[in-house]
Amino acid sequence: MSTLLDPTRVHTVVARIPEGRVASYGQIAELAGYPRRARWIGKVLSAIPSDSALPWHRVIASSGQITCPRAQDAAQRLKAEGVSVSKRRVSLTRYRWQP
DNA sequence: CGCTTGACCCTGG
DNA sequence: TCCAGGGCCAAGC
Repeated sequence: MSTLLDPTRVHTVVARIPEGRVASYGQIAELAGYPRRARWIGKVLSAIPSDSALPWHRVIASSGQITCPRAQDAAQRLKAEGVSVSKRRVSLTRYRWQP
């Protein structure tokens, strides 16, 4: 059986984002094979347990803004990886993941 | 089946 | 750089 939208595809792509880099929801959607499903990516990530090994904090908006509910937590984790965060914002020119 | 709700994105001013 | 408007689409009710 095959599901049209498979969350595990999203998990796989997110797991590939290197430490110290970030990717946008739209970028993840595209790489997972689901173009124009950026909003859905957010929903998928919100469903993973907080103690998951997935680097959900490396997924941000295309504007560079950290938009997840736990922005504070995400910022903390990113900083720990060497990413500079200012006003819930990350410099995409510096840290955007380029597969 | 229709309406609403989002961890979104792009364009234009 | 910031904001508004329009578009997008799965899920839930």
